[in-house]
Parts: sequence; C-alpha cells; structure tokens
Amino acid sequence: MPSPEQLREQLATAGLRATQQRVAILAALRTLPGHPTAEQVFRQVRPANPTVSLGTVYKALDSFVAAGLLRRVADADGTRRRYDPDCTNHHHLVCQNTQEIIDYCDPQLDRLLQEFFAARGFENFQPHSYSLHITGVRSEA
Amino acid sequence: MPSPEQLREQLATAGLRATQQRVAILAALRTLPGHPTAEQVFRQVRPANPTVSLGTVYKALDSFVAAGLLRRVADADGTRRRYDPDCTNHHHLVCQNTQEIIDYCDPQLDRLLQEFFAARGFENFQPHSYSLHITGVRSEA
DNA sequence: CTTGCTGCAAATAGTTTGCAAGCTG
DNA sequence: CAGCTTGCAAACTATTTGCAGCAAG
Repeated sequence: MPSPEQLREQLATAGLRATQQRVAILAALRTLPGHPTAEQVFRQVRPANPTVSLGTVYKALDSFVAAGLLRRVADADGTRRRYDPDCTNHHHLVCQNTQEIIDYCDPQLDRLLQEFFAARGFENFQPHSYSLHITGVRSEA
Repeated sequence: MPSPEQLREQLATAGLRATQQRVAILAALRTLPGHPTAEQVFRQVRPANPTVSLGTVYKALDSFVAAGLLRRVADADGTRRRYDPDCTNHHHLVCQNTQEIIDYCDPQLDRLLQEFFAARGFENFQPHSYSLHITGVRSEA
C-alpha cells in the first residue's frame, strides 16, 4: 500500500504530472486485485474523489500505459479492456466456467521457455516476452 | 477449399441448420487468412450474397462459437473481437510494431508444456489447454 | 408445420474526442 | 505563465436485441 508521496514520485519518474486524479487512480490500481476495467477503477476512485470523471480515468489509464506503468490486456471475451498493474512478466490461468483470470508466476517456467526458444529461434521474429494462457477449470478442493 | 456440401455437413454435424447464409459465412471463414473480425467476414460474404446483413454475421459467428466450430479471440488492443477458425491448439506471435498476429504451431513446444505441467500440477486448477503468446518484433530478413 | 434463422433498425456498451477552464511545474 | 490535464457532453465503434416474416428439417 504505497503512500501518496510514493505514488507521486512514481508518476514523476514516469514523466507524468502528479495530479490528484492520477494519484487517486494509481492508488486504486494498486488496491484492486486482478485486472480491473476502467469502470472498476472509476468505481473504486469515485467515492473518495467525487469530482473524477470516467473520461479522466480513461485518459489517465492511457497515459499510464504509454509511460509503462501499466499493461493493457484484453479480457477473455474481448468486449472490454482490462489493465494489468503488474508489469513484470507473468502468466494467466483462465477458468472456462467463471471466466475468472488468475495471475500465475513461475520463474521455472520462464526459464524453460527462454531456453527452449533460445535453442530453437525463429525465422523472421525476435521474441521479447512470453505469456502463457492456460485454459482449464478451477477445482474446488 | 471445402465444397458447399461439406460445409453443410459440418454445420449439420455441429447441430446447426445449414442456411445459405451460414454456408456462405463458414466458407468465408475458411477463405480469410488469420483471425478475421465480424466486419471482415461480412465484407467477404457480402458481394456474392447481397442479402446477408451484418447482424446475421454476428449471430452466425456466435452460434459457430457455441457449436465449437470457431474460437473467439480478443484482438491485441481489445477493442474488437476476432474469430479464429483454427480450433486445434496453437500459439501466437504478436508483433509489437504492427500489432500483427501470426499463428504458430509447434508440437514440440506442446509436448514440453504438457510434460512440465504434468510434473508440476496446480493447487485448485485443472489445466486443459495451453496457448503461448509471444510478444516481439518481426524482423525483415 | 414448427422451430430456429434472418433482416432490419433501434438500443447498448465501451471508449474516444473537443474544448473551455483549472492546476502543475 | 505555459502547457498538460480535467470534466463534461457529444460522437464513435463494435456488438446486441426485438420482432415480424421466412425457410429448413
């Protein structure tokens, strides 16, 4: 849970003006679990900052993405955009029943993929990062 | 390039009525390369079938997805839906510059992933299929 | 025949844009 | 103070829905 000052600094470092709105939006992104939509961020921010508008949320998220603070991801059915606050490389488990998306980190898997593609290589393509999408069902146990 | 009869049969097997529109739409999907949008399918179908409407294309694509003939995929920036006519498991190369998505099949990779996850296993998740999203840049060579 | 499919148009959902006014550096 | 940012509302784009008529099984 970073302090407002830390958030302001993150924005400044990224070359963005640290407005109240952006600080609030960035804070919301650090609070919300998973991959929130613009709407979800808006609803999180709004109560404490009734002046922030949805349009501003969209613009702020866009500038965050441009600055590399955030990653844009498509949601499972492609109707809306989601924003992934975790910019480190990671993978996703997708439940076929609930459409739920769970983050999955696995350095061992990362290494495996790195090695595999280092050995193999591509014709006309320079790989940069790998993200594995694992579809399946969540088992209650 | 399957014949109309084959397409009709595919539809029947999938439990769908083989209407002229659906046959034309399915044919277009087999013709178009990559992962077309509804709009692209419409433009492909329209010249030969001026009576087909965009709404019908959407409905037909939905029913194809429900029947398992097609897979819905989100396009890179998540603003529109694309339909992937290839229902066998495969991976994607995504070019950061052009947003182009290239299909990538690699049985060896599939085996590697299978083995890795068979050995590892998950807590509360039953994996079913794996799709690797490889981001990078296309090198002209 | 009867049930599902089509075509049209209107309705929605999500996101973007234009611009005057405000705040940040 | 200069310029980026905001808030609002209107504009857009992609997709969905309702419903009367049509066609496939």
